[in-house]
Amino acid sequence: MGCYLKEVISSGIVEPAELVELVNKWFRRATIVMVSKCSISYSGRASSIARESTRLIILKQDGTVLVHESVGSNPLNWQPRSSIVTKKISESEVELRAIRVSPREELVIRVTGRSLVVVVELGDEGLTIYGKEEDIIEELANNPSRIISGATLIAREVSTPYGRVDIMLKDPSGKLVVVEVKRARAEIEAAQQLHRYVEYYRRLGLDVYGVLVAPDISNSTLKYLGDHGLKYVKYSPKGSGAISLL
Amino acid sequence: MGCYLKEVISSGIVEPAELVELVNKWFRRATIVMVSKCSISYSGRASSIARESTRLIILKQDGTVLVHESVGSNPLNWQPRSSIVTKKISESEVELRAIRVSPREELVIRVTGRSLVVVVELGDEGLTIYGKEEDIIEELANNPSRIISGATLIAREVSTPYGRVDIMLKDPSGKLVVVEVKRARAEIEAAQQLHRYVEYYRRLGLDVYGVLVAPDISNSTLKYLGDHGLKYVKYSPKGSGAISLL
DNA sequence: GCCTAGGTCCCGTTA
DNA sequence: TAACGGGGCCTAGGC
Repeated sequence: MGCYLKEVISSGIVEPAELVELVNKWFRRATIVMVSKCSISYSGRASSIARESTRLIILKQDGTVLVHESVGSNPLNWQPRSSIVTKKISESEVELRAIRVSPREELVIRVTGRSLVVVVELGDEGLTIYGKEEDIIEELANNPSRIISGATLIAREVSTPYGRVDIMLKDPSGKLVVVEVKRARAEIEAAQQLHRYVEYYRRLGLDVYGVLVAPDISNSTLKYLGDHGLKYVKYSPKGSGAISLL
Repeated sequence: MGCYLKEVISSGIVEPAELVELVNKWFRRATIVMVSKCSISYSGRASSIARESTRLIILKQDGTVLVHESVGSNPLNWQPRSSIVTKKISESEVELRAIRVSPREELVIRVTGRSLVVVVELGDEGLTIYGKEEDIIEELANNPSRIISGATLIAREVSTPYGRVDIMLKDPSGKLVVVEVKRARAEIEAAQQLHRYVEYYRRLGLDVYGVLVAPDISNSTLKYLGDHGLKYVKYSPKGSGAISLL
């Protein structure tokens, strides 16, 4: 058969002994994708047990472990970049143990019977993404008048003990303005974030006010702003970064 | 070879035409796992482009689409459940287009050349998890004195326009107490959450105070509580739900 | 290490 | 549907 793919190092259905061999040989050197019947225990920030079932297990080159079922975006269990130990328990059972040091967490996957194992060299290209909050802040920092007519930029990304202020402006009257920017509809949390920055500067004795900038806002958030003397400015980012799909 | 696995419906390296056939036949009926050279465009809440590279693509039964590279817990691109997948094929290229209706988002995966495709019936067992915030609220609701000596439970999960209060108590003097519970170290957001519930009830004319319950707290959060007349009660959940791993 | 914010967060729940 | 809280959230960045 001419049917090969150069990135696929190995692929097939294997017995437990060979699974251990493959994992020992390729873990952290390539991505290992397995379909196995397994039961799972996790113990750490929380703890969980999953009964025996057929699952998709992914061991990535950076030590990431993902266990997926047939539904859901999120894995059933996982371990971020961490180390893994394999142990063959018996003729028909293999234990994969992934340990995270801090916080201390253990994920134990007990594989029974045969597994379909694919060892493959995946890429690590990453992607170019547009439309992040950062992009909007960039636009606004270059055009402070979009927020307040005649305002000038004082600073960006200003640290306070309670978090980082997105943009700091001076309005035409010389008053300081704390600006919090959201890329999507602003909800209550954004208003409180802004509120606590404004409060912080007022306690320092500065005469400041706060503006929340977002393309949209929830009703209760708008009310919250009003109740606390904060302002809302509607702003939808220019489509500069938009990508059209063929 | 006696090497089979009954959950694996199909497995092998296929040309573009057969890839389309397999997706047509099995999408939403089984989980389709592919290793393919592909380029990707995404457009929706944000937008992104990924250059051609070898990636792991998962099409789940519920319509979830995941694209993984060799590193990271999170997928490079994805589409949540109930997305619709359409295919288009040319000489040597297959286009998989996953569409989410609301918000409108499109993920376009252009596969070139051969793919390793595994079609498999994965489980949907889910798991039993312990140590969620809910468990701690349960404990505390049954023992309000753990929070305030002599207090009695008034209600749980009380809705306000600004979110849901975890626990409402009455202290021995008859005063209402708003309680916010965290399963892990409390950070600034938790304090503000509590603050806005307390504020809401005060504006209604009620005489209430607020208590944040958590196993630990950050310094600035503790300061925030003090500055706003809120209290902190340290509480580590009993290990009732703990699971010991063999 | 602590701590905060951002995310195409996802996901469940309730009004 | 909108809107909010929870999550083993993950990840990046500042200190």
